[in-house]
Amino acid sequence: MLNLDTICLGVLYSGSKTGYEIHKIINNDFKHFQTASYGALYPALGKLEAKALITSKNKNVQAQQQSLPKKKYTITDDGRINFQTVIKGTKAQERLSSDFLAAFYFSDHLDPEDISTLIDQQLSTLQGNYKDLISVPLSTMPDGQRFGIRYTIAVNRAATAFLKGEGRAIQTSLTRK
Amino acid sequence: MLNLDTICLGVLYSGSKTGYEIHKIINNDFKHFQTASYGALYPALGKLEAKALITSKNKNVQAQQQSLPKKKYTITDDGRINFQTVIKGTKAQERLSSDFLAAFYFSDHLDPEDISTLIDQQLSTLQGNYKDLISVPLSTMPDGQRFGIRYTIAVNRAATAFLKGEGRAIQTSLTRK
DNA sequence: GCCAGCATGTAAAAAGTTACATGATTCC
DNA sequence: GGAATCATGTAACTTTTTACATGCTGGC
Repeated sequence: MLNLDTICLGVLYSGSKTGYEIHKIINNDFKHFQTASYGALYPALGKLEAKALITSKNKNVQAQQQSLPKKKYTITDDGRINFQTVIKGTKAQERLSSDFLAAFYFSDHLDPEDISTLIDQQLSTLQGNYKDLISVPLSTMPDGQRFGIRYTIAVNRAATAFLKGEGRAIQTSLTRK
Repeated sequence: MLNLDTICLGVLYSGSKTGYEIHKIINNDFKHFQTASYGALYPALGKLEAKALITSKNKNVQAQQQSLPKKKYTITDDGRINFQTVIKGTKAQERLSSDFLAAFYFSDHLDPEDISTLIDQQLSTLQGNYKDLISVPLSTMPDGQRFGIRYTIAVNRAATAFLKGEGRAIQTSLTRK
């Protein structure tokens, strides 16, 4: 997997940001394939700064010293080079990371009602994701980002369609037993 | 995420197995949504045994003492209860864990040829996965497992179709620039 | 006799989560 | 003045990967 360091470099590529802003971007815009907690983010930013791939500027070094500085992080030329190199070396991999599939795999050890619940939950999860995805303002974003959203929508639709057909059929056959 | 402990319990639910066999099952049958290294697996089994959710029996306590025992792990009644409880409490979640989407998200900072490579790679990854999926002997497996495979195939097909259409279109528009 | 596959494990390091701890700013 | 949001960070813990280390067994 593309690690958090590289994700941060990618986010900073288009302009300087605070850690808080980076966190927001990852957990909103990227939530369909990636999230990050502060406990992972700040150490990652620290590491990147130590490697001089980013620099930080304290935004308020005014008279009064505050306990915590408000830093704005900026990608360096080395950081841009590193990002390019890592992306070029990244294999396009993908996996459905799915509790639903895992649980369903063991469905022959589960009660029919649990299986039915699982399918209902998954459908509602997919529908929730779908709502998120279609509410994104596609027209105002770069091509790559728009493409990613539409790709994810296509996958979501296929999963939903399959579940509505086959999943419902399984539920029906279970309740008949 | 459903953790490795629970996956192990699920695998052992249908019969006793060695760590090696569990590893093989996870990394072959489950590879579309889960993998596990030995370095994660054996400690997990040790933990489960300490909690008495599984027991182990040394298969060769013959005369000669070997450096490493060959253990067969068996799920206990407590283990079955624990498995049921955890599954019932599991939310059906799912996410596309994707280096492809991550890299593509930053495509406005990449060279056209890199983007093109990314799409080609992703298509070949999807096609590789597809081959794996259709080579599974569907007719001999439990309903739940067959359902999971077909669900994954449906998603894979949608992704491939989208990429073949939209992805190719992007490649063409890039090379025209 | 050798090689592929069976078999088990540990150690170091990486990566991340959760919970905690603190304080500033902005808008109502 | 209070609430929401902005903002940064640490500490303990959990999980996992990678690399190492060892040895048996069955088939050719």
